Amino acid sequence: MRIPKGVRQSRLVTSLEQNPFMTDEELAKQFKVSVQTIRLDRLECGIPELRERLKTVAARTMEAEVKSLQSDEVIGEIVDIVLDKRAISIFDVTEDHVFQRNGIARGHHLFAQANSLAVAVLDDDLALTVTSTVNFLRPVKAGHRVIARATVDKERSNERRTFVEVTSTVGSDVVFTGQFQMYQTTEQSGRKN
Amino acid sequence: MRIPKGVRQSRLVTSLEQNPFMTDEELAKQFKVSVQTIRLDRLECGIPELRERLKTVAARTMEAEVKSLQSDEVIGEIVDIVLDKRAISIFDVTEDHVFQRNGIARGHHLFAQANSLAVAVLDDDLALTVTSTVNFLRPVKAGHRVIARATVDKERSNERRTFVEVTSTVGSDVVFTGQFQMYQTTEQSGRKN
DNA sequence: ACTGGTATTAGTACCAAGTGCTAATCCGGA
DNA sequence: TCCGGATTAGCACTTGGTACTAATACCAGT
Repeated sequence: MRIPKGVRQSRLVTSLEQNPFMTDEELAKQFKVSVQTIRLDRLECGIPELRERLKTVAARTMEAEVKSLQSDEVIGEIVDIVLDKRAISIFDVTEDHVFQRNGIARGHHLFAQANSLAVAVLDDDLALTVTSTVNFLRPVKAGHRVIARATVDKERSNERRTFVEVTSTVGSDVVFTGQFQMYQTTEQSGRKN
Repeated sequence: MRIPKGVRQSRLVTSLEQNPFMTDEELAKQFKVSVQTIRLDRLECGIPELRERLKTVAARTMEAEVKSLQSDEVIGEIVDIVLDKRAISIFDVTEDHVFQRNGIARGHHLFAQANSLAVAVLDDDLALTVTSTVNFLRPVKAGHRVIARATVDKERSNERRTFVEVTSTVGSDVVFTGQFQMYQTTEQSGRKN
């Protein structure tokens, strides 16, 4: 019993987390025990066999690929939209969006949600952001659901420039506001809604 | 010979691209042929067996996860940095970053690069963006290499607020400028939370 | 020194999802 | 009718396991 069982098992776990591709035989060599011991260890730790591990890892990929494709075009899920007037999107903040050090969401994610919404609310094939001023009012953390509301400011808009105001809230707290000046290319005169 | 061999094989390929998790037996049922026929088809098309497919898909995940971890904390690669003074990062725009419709980079990616750089240039565990004004001057397209230069504006900065200017260029063209007002917490004991 | 209990190792039968090979059968066209 | 590609069947073998049983090793307590 070179190294105690418990130590070996916890090393086994971390080893497989890092590299799930190892067979029992390879693991046996690494830990200098028999294959059977590795099997028992996996059994006790509830670690599935190689093929099952690969299956779940692969499944995670497929999901992730679908997700990244979806979430790429628009950050946040648009739940309500009246073209050229207003729109609402929801963005659930996860661990992936925050600084590890302090758990606060990185600003560019909130910007991305607001910017995406500003683009989406304009009924235009080619709406681009020209200028934007944004305020991060309160820190947002993982688990928070950010609701962004965009409204088109008709007063200030003209043929080529459209102003969109975005206010994002978590619960009843306003966490972010932004003004977006957008550039549009299609003719807006005939189009009305 | 219900459907010709060629058609079946090309369907097999697309079928497995969509869902690589199918066994030969399941595929045989789907195409209403024998398992052996599926095997021959795979052989002719150079499609590996289920386990190999899962292995490569899983491997892709692991890579992607490493990549997303890296690129998550900072958007763009920081190539030069003098803390509290200036910093430079490089961000290569790919197809993933542009609107399919017009091939122009979504604004929030340029914002993210600039914002990440503004955070990085401050030698602080807890630098947060408070307010920002940004200008998108020229469209950026896939293949472009965006170089962002951040400089800390000492004049306007005080204990609690630091001003960072970011200018991003593609070649000799300035494509983006941004002013970031940052909140810092270092050297003050009364850290609010 | 003997005993008990845990840990480890060994060995067997079996499974899934294949490869590789040979052989038989089907089926359509000249 | 015969030929040839397409299809199907069958068998041995491989990997990386599960499930189970049995043997052995080792350490502690009395």
